Amino acid sequence: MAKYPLIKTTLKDRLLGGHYLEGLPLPSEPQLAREFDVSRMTARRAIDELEREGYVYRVQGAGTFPTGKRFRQGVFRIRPFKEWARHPEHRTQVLRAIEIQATPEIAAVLQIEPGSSVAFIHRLRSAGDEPLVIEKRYINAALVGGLLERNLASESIHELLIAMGVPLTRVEQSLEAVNLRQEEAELLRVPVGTAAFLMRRTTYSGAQRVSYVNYWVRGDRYAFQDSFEP
Amino acid sequence: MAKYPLIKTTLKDRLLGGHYLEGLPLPSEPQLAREFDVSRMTARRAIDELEREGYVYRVQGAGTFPTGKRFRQGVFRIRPFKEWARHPEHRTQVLRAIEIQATPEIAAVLQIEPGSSVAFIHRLRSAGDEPLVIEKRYINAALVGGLLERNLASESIHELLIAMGVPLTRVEQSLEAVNLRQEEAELLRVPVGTAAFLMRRTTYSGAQRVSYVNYWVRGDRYAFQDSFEP
DNA sequence: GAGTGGTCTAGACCACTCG
DNA sequence: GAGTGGTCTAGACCACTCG
Repeated sequence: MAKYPLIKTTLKDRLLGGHYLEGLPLPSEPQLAREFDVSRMTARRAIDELEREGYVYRVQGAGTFPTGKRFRQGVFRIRPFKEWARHPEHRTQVLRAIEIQATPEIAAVLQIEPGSSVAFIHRLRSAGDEPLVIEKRYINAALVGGLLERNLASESIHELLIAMGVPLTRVEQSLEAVNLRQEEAELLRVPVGTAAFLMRRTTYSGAQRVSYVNYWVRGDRYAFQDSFEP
Repeated sequence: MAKYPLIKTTLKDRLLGGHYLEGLPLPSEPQLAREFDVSRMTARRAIDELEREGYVYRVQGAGTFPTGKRFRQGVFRIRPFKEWARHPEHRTQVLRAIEIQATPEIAAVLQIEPGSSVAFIHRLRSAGDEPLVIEKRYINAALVGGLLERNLASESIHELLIAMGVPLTRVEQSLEAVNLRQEEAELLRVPVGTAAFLMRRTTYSGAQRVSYVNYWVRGDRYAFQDSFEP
């Protein structure tokens, strides 16, 4: 078992528990190395990940500091599919739903063997006549036998997974701004090159990666909104 | 000068140039270490960053492979200005900082009388040579006399406001995907029409609206990242 | 079994911060 | 000047892949 994950979760717990005060540095790298009885490089590795995840920031010569919650940016709330489906004028169309063999890339994202079975679901969501969101989803088929026989147009896949005994415990997502390529532009009926959001989401059930989804969302019809108290 | 950034950009150039074929591994870490005359750990560090940025993926025992463009995972976190400013290679350039009279639109957003004084700050943020973010900020001048005399390139405006007795108590923000118009595209040195994030933010001090900011963020260089436990 | 990436060590020198 | 993070080295052992 590797050592740095333990150091990382220990430090994360302390940070979330308020053990380290804002404005004051954490123990230095040599100190942490001594505390956890590892080399400094191993302690650094744990801190590297905490920095990447936004829990701390480092200043050369000064120290490593807890990130204040004030500017935890990039946390926009996104409307879950459930609410979307409730809107009567919204509908979801299944373009494709088949079992495929994992390409190396999909295998790497889902951490399965290349060639393993993956359920691929391609959907289009519209409001009234207007297509708004394209969805391409890859699900580890070993976890969800029979998923493709369900009614994928009317049901939330998230809830289907829960019903099939695969509760989601963690979601990682990223949001990019992209120019739509021809395939997507045609589906969304906008000119090629129109700006859109591309949201990528990986879901976990425990340590197991369950699904990987790409959403293309029309930038001219959708905005994310959020408010927070610093 | 550190060695790993050179290795990283060299490999990135090769990857983007199609030097390494999809499905075939890159040279192994020991080979790359020999080629660049560094230790294996230093070569790894360069590859670590390429992996994080989605250019390659690694399979233990098998090798490091180019990621097909389809599943490129973008991995830039939006950084708070404070941390941004500390990064030596990041800089902020003030394009304009003047007092103007509120247009009807700005007046409506800030809930002041049209024609009232507003501090307008236009900045450009870059990393190295690469411009990344355009910022246009409108601040209710009645709340912040003398703001424009401060060093706006090196200081966080958020902290300046706090220092001037205007603590921020609430932020409302929205995020859109837009095609860049000529003015913005020229500043960011990308083609007209390139997809970008447009973030709009209104800040409050109590019930008082303090500022309104538009950020144009290059979509090809930035992504929002988040993870949560449902 | 040869080669690959994953992790770790015990050092080293450097640039930087801070009182 | 003491302490901090940034980078780098030259090893080592391991789990894993693949022919």
